[in-house]
Amino acid sequence: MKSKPTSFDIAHMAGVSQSTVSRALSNSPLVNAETREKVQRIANELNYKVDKNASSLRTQRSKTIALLLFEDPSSDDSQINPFFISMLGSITKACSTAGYDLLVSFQNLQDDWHAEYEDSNKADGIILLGYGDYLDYQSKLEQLEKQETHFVRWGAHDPNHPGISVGCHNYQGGYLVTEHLIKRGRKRFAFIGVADSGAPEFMARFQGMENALIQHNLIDQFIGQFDAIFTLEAGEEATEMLLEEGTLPDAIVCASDLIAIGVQRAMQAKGLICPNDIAVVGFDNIPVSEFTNPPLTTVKQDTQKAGKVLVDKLLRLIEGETASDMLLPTELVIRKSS
Amino acid sequence: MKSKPTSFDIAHMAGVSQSTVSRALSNSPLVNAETREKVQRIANELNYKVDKNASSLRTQRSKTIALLLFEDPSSDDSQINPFFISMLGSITKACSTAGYDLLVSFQNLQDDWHAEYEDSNKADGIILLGYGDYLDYQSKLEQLEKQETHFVRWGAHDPNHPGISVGCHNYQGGYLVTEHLIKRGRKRFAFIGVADSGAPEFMARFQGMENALIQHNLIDQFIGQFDAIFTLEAGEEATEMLLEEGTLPDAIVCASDLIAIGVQRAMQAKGLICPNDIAVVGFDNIPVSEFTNPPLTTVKQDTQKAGKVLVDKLLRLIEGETASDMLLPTELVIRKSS
DNA sequence: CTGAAAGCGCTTACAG
DNA sequence: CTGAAAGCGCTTACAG
Repeated sequence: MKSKPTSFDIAHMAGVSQSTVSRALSNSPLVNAETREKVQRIANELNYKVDKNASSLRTQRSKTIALLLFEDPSSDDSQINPFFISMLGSITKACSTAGYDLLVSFQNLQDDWHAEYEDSNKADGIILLGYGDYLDYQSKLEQLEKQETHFVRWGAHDPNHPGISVGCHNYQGGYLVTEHLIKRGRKRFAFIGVADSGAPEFMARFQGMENALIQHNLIDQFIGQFDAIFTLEAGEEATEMLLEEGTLPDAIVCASDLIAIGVQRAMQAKGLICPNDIAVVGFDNIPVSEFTNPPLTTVKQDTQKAGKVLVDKLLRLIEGETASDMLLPTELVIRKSS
Repeated sequence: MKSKPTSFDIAHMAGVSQSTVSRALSNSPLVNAETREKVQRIANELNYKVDKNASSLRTQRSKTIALLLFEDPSSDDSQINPFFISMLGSITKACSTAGYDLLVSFQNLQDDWHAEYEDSNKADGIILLGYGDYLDYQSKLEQLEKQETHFVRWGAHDPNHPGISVGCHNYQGGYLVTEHLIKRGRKRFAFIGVADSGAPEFMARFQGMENALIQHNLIDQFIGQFDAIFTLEAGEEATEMLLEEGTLPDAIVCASDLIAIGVQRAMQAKGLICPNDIAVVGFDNIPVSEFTNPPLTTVKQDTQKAGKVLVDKLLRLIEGETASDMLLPTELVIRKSS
């Protein structure tokens, strides 16, 4: 059969009206059980599927969510941040459970992506995952809000930021991992990662560490915070600067696993042993962290839960309900680097 | 403005008919340049976007491609095979360049996914990426073909397999990496990875190795092929069996990087040094392979090109043109594990 | 170059 | 419980 059957074809074969076919296939209670079964059987035989475009046009609901992964234009296309990959997996699953399709798009920050998806009725709402400087995309988030686009984003909780955010408890994670290092006798800390309002998640991790040091009277011995964006290379460079500073730390807390791997590499190049000379800890628990040399102690973000929560919140917004920010707990993963 | 503007709203404001608005926005040559500009300006001001559902319904083209990533049900949801992640990146990019949206779905082999996307007009065609036993999904591919669904898949080239496939030259890759090891003086080879018709890609890699050994008169010293599916754990277990076999190999060729990482782990547990005791090589060049201990010599598949070719072939099929299978060349990546 | 009109395939109020 | 009819927002042949 060349052309696809329509609901009229099914109706004809079942000897009922097209309206009844539509009702039967959507399991409407308004249709006789026997009629429904007959219609469904015939639809199955013909391999009939409801036309998504017609259905969406009529109901003004696409039952589709758009996932926008945006990133610094600097980064390589094929190298998606591994942390977001895990998120992608759990978001896909959550969408499918909710009966939604998922449209995926990678965007650069320059791109004119705002709201395109919902404005054209391709999607009922948008999930934003991104890294890069928060300040660069704040204005786009504000525009989304102004256009009343339904969206949620992964990121830091801040009442001043537009939209609903879901994120992990970065402050707690920074605190936990620092406390762990202190218990193991580390005293001279350094932090690698940008810690300003352009990177609110990194900043919260930094503050968690800082507070743990204060509580344990170690803040006087704090060696310093060294800027690094989210990449391995940035971690490597920052470490080179740190190691030229004079006093060596005995623990380096990194804002992410990728940074921490860069730190380990830079140390190796200088002949420093991890953890004997310096303990190194990361954040994210990306799959690679288990295989570095030595395996990385890190803070795990629960991506399974995160994806589910993001989708749930977004669906609430789509339904016209309210939703609020959410912080997910973090979990310490202790390996040999500490 | 609460409700979205339609082409009638634009027409009203521009003082033209709705047909003219539609033409102007699709850059039809049938419209006066001045009129077109005026319409486009107004559309921009109102942030008007053509309704995707209405447009797709009318043209019977969704300008959307569905990417189905299917995998063995055994594997963990959040752990997508890293190789396919790179593919996902380049496919997304290629779709966006062609003006297509990308619908992403992860499926288990049991799922009843066949053709659902094209039958409901959600997508104009399907790209299939998968791992697991080929024989398990052959029947589904056959059904896709029977339903005249447009699809391409990543995988082994085989004239008997349904549909168009794009894959890398697995045989060549296996040959190249083996030749490299032979040049470095290795003589006693083992292969880890299933090598049967359920895993045609692995089998081609195995045959490439086998042929290199034959050509260099080393086949007599071949220790054996040990089954392992595509996971790290499988590589670990297979190595344990291999190491109990008696004669130790001095080189292990693995069917994938994940397997090779498992091999390295199992060797480490037994106190064997890589590459001094045994050289280990992988296949895929996944991002992790650079960070293993020691970094892995492997065969790179050009995922950038692969994604582009998959999308191009699929678009040809959608346009009603013909397309044929394609094998992409592989490239040796030499690191410290050999 | 422009406009009036048909129709893509549904869902759902309305009437019975 | 069922059917006839309207209409979602476009694109495009048709007529001018």
